[in-house]
Amino acid sequence: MKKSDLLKIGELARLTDLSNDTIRFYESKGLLTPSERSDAGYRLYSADDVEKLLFIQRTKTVGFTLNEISELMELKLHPDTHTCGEVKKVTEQKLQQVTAKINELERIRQSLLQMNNLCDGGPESAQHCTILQLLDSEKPL
Amino acid sequence: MKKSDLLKIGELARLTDLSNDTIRFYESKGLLTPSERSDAGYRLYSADDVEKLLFIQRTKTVGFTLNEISELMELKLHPDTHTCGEVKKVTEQKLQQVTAKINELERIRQSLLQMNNLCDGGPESAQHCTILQLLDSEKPL
DNA sequence: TTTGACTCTGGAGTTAACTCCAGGGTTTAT
DNA sequence: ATAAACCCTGGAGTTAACTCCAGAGTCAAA
Repeated sequence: MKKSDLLKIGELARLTDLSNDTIRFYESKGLLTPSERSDAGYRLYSADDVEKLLFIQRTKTVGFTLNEISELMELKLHPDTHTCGEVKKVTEQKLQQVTAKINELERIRQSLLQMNNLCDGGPESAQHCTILQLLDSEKPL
Repeated sequence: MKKSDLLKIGELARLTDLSNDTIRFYESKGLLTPSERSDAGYRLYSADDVEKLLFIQRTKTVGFTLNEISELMELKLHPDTHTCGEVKKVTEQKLQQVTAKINELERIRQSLLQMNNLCDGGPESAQHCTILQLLDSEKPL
């Protein structure tokens, strides 16, 4: 690959809408090592590196942590020594986590909705506020 | 109140299923100051203090942060100088946050579900794994 | 040639809600 | 009287994913 095809960190940052710091941070976590360095030590990123960073970004939007992304990239990097099942195991686990979190938040949402419904939120003193009373009772909802 | 009615921190901890450290941590955040100290400097908690800690616990279960709980306790402590509306504003804001978070997670869940549906997760090589392909494509879902 | 925009490294700071520790004093039970 | 179980303070460590900084080197344009 010609050097002219390689991006410096700032160019990559603009391209991906990340900060230089974030890209370096990803490197420190082992997610993306630039394939070259200039004579002065500048990081130089190839088209392949760009692809990797885009993969990281996309995988983040579906809820994976950087650690999990590492794991997935490892599978992706050596597809022949890994199975489809391994990949699916990761996404299934994440699906479970996400579902659990949604359920918890939904429970909370219901509580908050009921509180809000029971309270008119008017300008009168909070002395007899239904919400505060609920929070003071044995089971808030 | 007789001293015999007061609880030491360990007793309060057992009662509420919190750790001593957590209770002291709450104190450091201004949430719960024991109403007395023994001659030796031991924290001593009154029935009122116990109520406050229970309030904190209950309010946590409906998704409020410690900072928000501080705010609510402030309103609760001076109900005459605050309105129902102020209280409701806090819960409405939290409701919005929770709803937004649920929507985000639901979006993620749908993506994960589709990925999982498209991939059989079998024992064959990850070479052509649909999930990895999706994550590599322009819009993961 | 000098200025401005870039890059480097190493390390500290951020947020939330704890958790753990060391090195000490106190209380209680035997 | 002594050991076990308790309590105190102050401060450091944890997790995740950055963000910011200082101090120094590099590169491009006018």
